[in-house]
This record gives sequence, structure tokens and C-alpha cells, in this order.
Amino acid sequence: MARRSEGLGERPKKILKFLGEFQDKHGYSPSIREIGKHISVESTSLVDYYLNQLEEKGFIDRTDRVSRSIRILKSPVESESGVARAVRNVRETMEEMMKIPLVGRIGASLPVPMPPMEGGSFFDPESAVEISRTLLPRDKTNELFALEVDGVSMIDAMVNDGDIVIMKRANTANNGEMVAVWLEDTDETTLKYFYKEGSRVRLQPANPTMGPIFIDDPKRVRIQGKVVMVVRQFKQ
Amino acid sequence: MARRSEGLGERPKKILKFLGEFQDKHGYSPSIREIGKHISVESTSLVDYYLNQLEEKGFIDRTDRVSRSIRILKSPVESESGVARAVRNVRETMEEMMKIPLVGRIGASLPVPMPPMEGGSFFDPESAVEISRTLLPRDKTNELFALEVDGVSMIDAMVNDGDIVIMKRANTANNGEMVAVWLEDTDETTLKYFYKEGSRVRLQPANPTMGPIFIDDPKRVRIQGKVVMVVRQFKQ
DNA sequence: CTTGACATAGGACGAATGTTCAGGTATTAT
DNA sequence: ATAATACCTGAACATTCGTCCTATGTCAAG
Repeated sequence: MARRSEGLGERPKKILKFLGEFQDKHGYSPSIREIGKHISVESTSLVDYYLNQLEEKGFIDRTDRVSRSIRILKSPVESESGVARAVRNVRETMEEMMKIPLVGRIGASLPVPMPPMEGGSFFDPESAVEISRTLLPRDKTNELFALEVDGVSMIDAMVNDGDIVIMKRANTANNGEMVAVWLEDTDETTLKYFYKEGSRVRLQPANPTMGPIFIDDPKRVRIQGKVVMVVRQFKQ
Repeated sequence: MARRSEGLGERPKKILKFLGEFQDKHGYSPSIREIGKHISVESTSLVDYYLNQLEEKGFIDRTDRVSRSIRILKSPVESESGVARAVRNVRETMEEMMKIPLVGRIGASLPVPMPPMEGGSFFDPESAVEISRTLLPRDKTNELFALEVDGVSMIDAMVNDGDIVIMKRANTANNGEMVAVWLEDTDETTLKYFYKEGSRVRLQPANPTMGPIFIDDPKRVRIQGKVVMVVRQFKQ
């Protein structure tokens, strides 16, 4: 199929670099023909082709039919400087701050409320928790949602009333991950470390002084999400 | 002679302002006709005339025969724009993200390491925790420092091994605040809710199933800092 | 009043520019 | 082999765009 289905080709990369240098030097974007000249490509359509790739992959932004309207959105590391870097910094720094929707409360006797569908976000922007992205996993950050813990029923998970639990929606889990599970037997939600051991599942409390729960029938363990982070704030 | 020999006319001023706003909004310079539209001038030559004035007086720079190549060099105080604003954005956005020095580890049997003196920060920038300012108290954020919890000795404080505790240096505390205290009697550090009740001090564990500790001599309670936040991360 | 510098308008002109189409070649999956 | 997809060429087009020329209006100084 594709000669190269991964990342960026040599030429788009070179274009991206050139865009940064040119904008740095001149203060405005190069025209399509100027770009072509730099990468030794006569045809304007080919440059347009590369630019479309860059746009699709989110590296640049263009305005239809407007000359010299290319804006660099991100750049794959590599050398860049001056204004271009300053602009990039603004954008990236903004993105560093994740706004995670606070979708509800969680308690032992309550099922886990589900987050809003991705895309159509209907949650109140006021009810959001801002977390630095450096503290969060890199991938699928849009599947994160936050819950406030209701009641003291999760003290065995070392989670207190009022704590904010940041979760990632998931139906399965890997060994060692902390998950929110709904236990059919006892009809309650708890936070436990998940371990699949042969055909049975071991649910280990965070509190090391407490023993694990074993569930022989994996179907009786309903994983509602993986716990990414717990934040506890204290009044000052 | 001239009707106006002083500074800039109304229209050039308006153009200058528009240039900044447009570049801010779109990331590239407006065309001459777009400028004309904004100041209700049909004729492109008149806009060109104004632009030449601005160029002569050193407010802008243009490249001959290149579209959208106007760069703003300076702006008469008023509405800052373009790069100036970008720089300001960087600064403000960066400030939103608190970099809190991770100065060491804390355990029941260890005293609380003290944070570096404010001003002369000598800590490794790698060992820092970034927290969104919206989650932190507004005042004296430069007195914050972070500690990683070492060992399971603080489970009674609902704090686990590996948790990150963000503290504010303090020698005193108000009722209801969580503090790190050094207890002379048992010679250990713990995290407890602080309550001064008459002449004695009540230290209440976070774990609601555990009872408080009473200390009759307030001098035997050495407050090392107030706990602002506890963050617990899970591997994904 | 005349003159001349400044201000404004309209538009022509050619060059610069983004877009599109029609077709061609290589690479890979089936 | 064949079809699908990616990669590339060339050229034509329709605008957009900057520049420049002409004409008219305004106002203050001589």
C-alpha cells in the first residue's frame, strides 16, 4: 500500500523546518512557490500535496485561498527559534493543562457515572479539574474523567471522602493497574489493584495491611475504568 | 503647510491597531484591501499611502511586492499586539503552571527535609512537580515544596508509599488544617489534622476509623509544614 | 487668487498566488 | 498479475494582491 504509512516523509519534514526558518527570518509565511523552490520541486501542486499532509496531521494550519497564511502548530522537535518558538510555546503550554471533566461522585454504594461521549462534551466547564499533562499518561487523555469521592466507604483503598479520582474509561485492565470495579457479589464499587492469576482474579486493596479478594469467575468482575490519579486537597 | 505635522493621523493609528489584532487573530498580516475594508476605505492606493507613512515613520516594515508581508516594528503604547502579546501570553501561561521542587522523601522515621531558600533555587529542575495553579492556594505559592512518601508508615494518614505530598512551610497551623508534625514523644513524623483545644492539641488521623492523639504540652508538637495536597499516581 | 503639499477616490495592470485537473510512475497488498 | 494507493509532473485558471496612474478635493501660505 503506502510506501510509508508512518510519520512524516523527508520532504514534508524539510518543508516544516523551512516554514519555521522562513517565518523567523521574514516575519511572514512563504508562498507555495517559494517553498517549492527551497525543496527543489517545480510543481506547485506537489507542494500543495505536502502541505495538505501537514495540515491533516496537525502540524500546520492554512486559510483557504489566502496567500502566505500558513501557521505552524507544532514541530517535530528539530531546530526552530525566535518568534516561531514563542508562538509554539504558548500553544504547547496551554495544552499542558488538561481540563478534565468532573462528571460526578463515586461511592461504594454507587455505580460509576459515565463520562460524556468524546466529541460532544456537555459537561459544565466550571466543573472541571485542571491537571498538568506532565503528571498524566500521554495517550488518550481525552478519555479521562474525574470523580469526587462520596463518603468514607473507600478508606480501605486509601481514598478519602472528598478526594478527586481521575480515571480513564476501560473495560479491561492489565496486572498491577488500579481499577474501579463493580462487584456483583457484594453489589458495590471499589478501587482495587487488579491481578489476573490464571482463571481467577485477585483484587488487592491499596492499604497494605489488608488482604486481597479473590474472584473465581472473571465475569463477576465488572471493570468500570482505570484509576490514573488521586488528588487530595486540603483547605488552607 | 501640513494640516498635521505631529504624530500619526487617526487612520494610520487605526490601521496599526488593526494590524496587531489581525495578526494576533490569524497569524498572518492582512492584505491591503482587507485593511481598507476595516477602515472603510475603498481605494487600495489610499491604504498604500497610509502604509507608506507608517513605514517611513518606522512603525511597520514591508517587503516589496510580497503579499501580507507587513511586520509591526513598534506600536504607540496603546493596545499591544502581535509578538508583544505572544510574549506576554507565554509568561502568563507559564505562571499558571507551578513548578514545585521535589526536595526529598518523607517517612515516619525521617524528619521533614527543608525546601531550598526562596530566591536562590538550587534544586534540580528535573525533580519538580508541576501542578496547575487553579488547584493550589492563591497566596505564597513560592513557599511550596513537594515530598515523596517513603514507606508504608503513613497509611494511617491515608497516605501511601510513593504518594507526593505538597506542603507549605509553616510553624503554626489553624484548626482543621493537615500538618506534618514531629512528635517528640514517639520521635516520628506524621501527617495529622491539627486542632488546638484549649491548652492541649488534638491530632486527628485522616483515617476516620482511627482515634486522635492528644498532646497536652503544645511545645512537644513541632509543626513542620501544612499539607496542601496529596497526589497519587498509578502506572498505566 | 494662485500655488503647492496633503488627503482621498477609482481603477487599471501585471505579477504573485492558491487551486484544480488530467495524467503519469512507483510501491505494495491480495 | 492486478488493483489500490501513494507519489509526482505539468499546466491551466481564477483570484488575490501590490503598485501605480489619474483625477479631485482641502487647506494654508504667499
